Amino acid sequence: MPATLRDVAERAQVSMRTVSNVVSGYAHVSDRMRQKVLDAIAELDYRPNPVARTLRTGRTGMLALVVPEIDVPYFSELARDVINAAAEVGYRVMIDQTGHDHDRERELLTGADRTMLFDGVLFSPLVTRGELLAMNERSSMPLVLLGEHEFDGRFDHVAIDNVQAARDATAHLIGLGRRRIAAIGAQPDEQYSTPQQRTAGFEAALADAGLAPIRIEAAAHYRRADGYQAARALLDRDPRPDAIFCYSDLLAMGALRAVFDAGLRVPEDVAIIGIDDIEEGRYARPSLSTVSLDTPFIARNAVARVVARIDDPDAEAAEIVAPHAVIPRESTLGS
Amino acid sequence: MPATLRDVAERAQVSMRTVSNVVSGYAHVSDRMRQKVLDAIAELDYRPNPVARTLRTGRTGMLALVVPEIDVPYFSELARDVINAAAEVGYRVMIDQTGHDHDRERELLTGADRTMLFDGVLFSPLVTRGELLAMNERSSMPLVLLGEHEFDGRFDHVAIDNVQAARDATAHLIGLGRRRIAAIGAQPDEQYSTPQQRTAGFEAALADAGLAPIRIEAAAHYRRADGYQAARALLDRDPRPDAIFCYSDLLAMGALRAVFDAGLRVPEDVAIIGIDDIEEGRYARPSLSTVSLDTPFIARNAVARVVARIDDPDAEAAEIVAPHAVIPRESTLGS
DNA sequence: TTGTATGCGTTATCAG
DNA sequence: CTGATAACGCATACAA
Repeated sequence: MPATLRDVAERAQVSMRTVSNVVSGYAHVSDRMRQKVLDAIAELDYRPNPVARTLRTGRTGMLALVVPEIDVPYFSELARDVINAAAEVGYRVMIDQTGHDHDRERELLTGADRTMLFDGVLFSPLVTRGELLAMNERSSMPLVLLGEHEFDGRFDHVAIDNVQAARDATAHLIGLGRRRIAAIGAQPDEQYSTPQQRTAGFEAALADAGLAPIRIEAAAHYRRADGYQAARALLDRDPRPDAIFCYSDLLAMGALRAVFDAGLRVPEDVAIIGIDDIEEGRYARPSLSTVSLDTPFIARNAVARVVARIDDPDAEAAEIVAPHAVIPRESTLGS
Repeated sequence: MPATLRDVAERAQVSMRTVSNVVSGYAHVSDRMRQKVLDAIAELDYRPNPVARTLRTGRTGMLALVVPEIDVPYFSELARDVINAAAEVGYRVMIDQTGHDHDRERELLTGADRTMLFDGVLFSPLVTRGELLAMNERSSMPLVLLGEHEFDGRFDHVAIDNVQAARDATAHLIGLGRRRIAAIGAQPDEQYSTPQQRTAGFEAALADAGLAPIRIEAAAHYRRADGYQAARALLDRDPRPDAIFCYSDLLAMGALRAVFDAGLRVPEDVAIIGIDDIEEGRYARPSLSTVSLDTPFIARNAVARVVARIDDPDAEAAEIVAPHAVIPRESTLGS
């Protein structure tokens, strides 16, 4: 049976109030009292019960990170940074997988499940802004959006400039002399906004150069298998693309493999660029050209925003734009 | 302000007890009462406060998964399966990263930090059994070990037969006619037992064939960069190895890249096999031969064990051996 | 500076 | 089958 505040108080011959003060490091306590309490705490191996503390204060010290799939490298690398950033400001992180399930997302967001369990939520959403707005009516949980939704002033929001990132990636391909350029990653479901923004950037860059897309291939999810399949389809077309912009590095990893399985070479026959800069791409052969997002920046700022909103629920919503940079590697430059 | 049990009781004109019964689905409640309560719950959008419930019952419905690094694919793929397995039996999962920090592990295990926050812990440890024993003295938290520690009857434990897995991987290389076989993944720190077991299996397989290891290279961690570095060192040796057994797939991914950077071919010059069967290896070029661990099996059984121990703290400790299988791919067979 | 007493929202005990 | 009420362990308003 673990020791309680009351046990410590009895042992130290002081009131619970004093023990509480010592434990919280809060008010002014005389040195003599403090020492008595500290001794009693050590002797009893007392540790405050965080659940009781939460019931009293309404704070759990926990943040939720909601992502579609934790085993997608971009999300696990993000999770690592979020966990670290949160630890630095005294929060712990619970990870929720929605598994591309809109209902699960809704459930998490409306708090059907999570009332009072988290102080705030970092959310990398699949659902649209419209749906988010509707959900948010029911819940006042501090919420920061990660990813690329359009900013509408109602939500805190940290993301790269997604249109520009796609534009830069595409411009890189064009600058290399490629002219038959395709993309992979459009979502069959029109309501997702990340793919839409990337498509917009892709088309804008092409238009700047007086080109049109050869083809924009859909991808149900952003996993290797989706990239593989989409690339196969692309390579069967006539004319065959000489460059592919993938909306995620993982799609690109699948596309790389598909090009080789088709007996073609990267980048000689087909140049490939992704987006995310996952570590996997740096070791791939050829190494993957990509657009790097500053994940530690995103994590740090997202945590800072949600904490700010926890402390002041009426804080103005902020849009934070994370830096991005094209990282050319072998899959476009050759070796 | 969210509605409470008391609000519902007032609204429905019944006692809190009855409301609680309805909410918990527990005792016998008359249909008329139940309906009144249900209506009131709906009208007030009432949801039970899990923190208060926890304070009262002592159960949080949360499990902790403690891993060195969540962005290592093996762990993130395991995490995905654990989250899913836990969800099926009504538990949620919080992920803790120890970052190879022994002190952090100790802190988590002795519960310095986590008292009453989790009902149980799934732990993929770096520390030795001796240290674990010492820690466990102080805490009675239900604990299941994931990975490859020797079984000593004191802890629940689910893992593959690690010696055999290493043996099988090595035997595969030998069966292909390789004779100058090296390994990557020994830990400078002797106390880790996973590497030791893998080394034992490696050496046993070689001995069976009348061979001796060319060299067993150390790896500080099991990441791509460590594999890269170790493989570089190996390739500089004379005689150069014609096969490398890596103690993890991620090490193997680094080794693959190192071989190519040295101007050699896989598998013609050097065959490579890893262990874990991460998805990344299936898309690599060449695709990575590996030993597959049944991660869903591990996750399912680990969750089942910890739940069993939560329900009965005195349950006998169990050792569950997960299946493994050598998966030959291009990095040993060629394409 | 320290002590006393109350309540956070729930479940469980004890009556009825 | 249902109602009143006492904990769970802590933090704080209020008093001293």
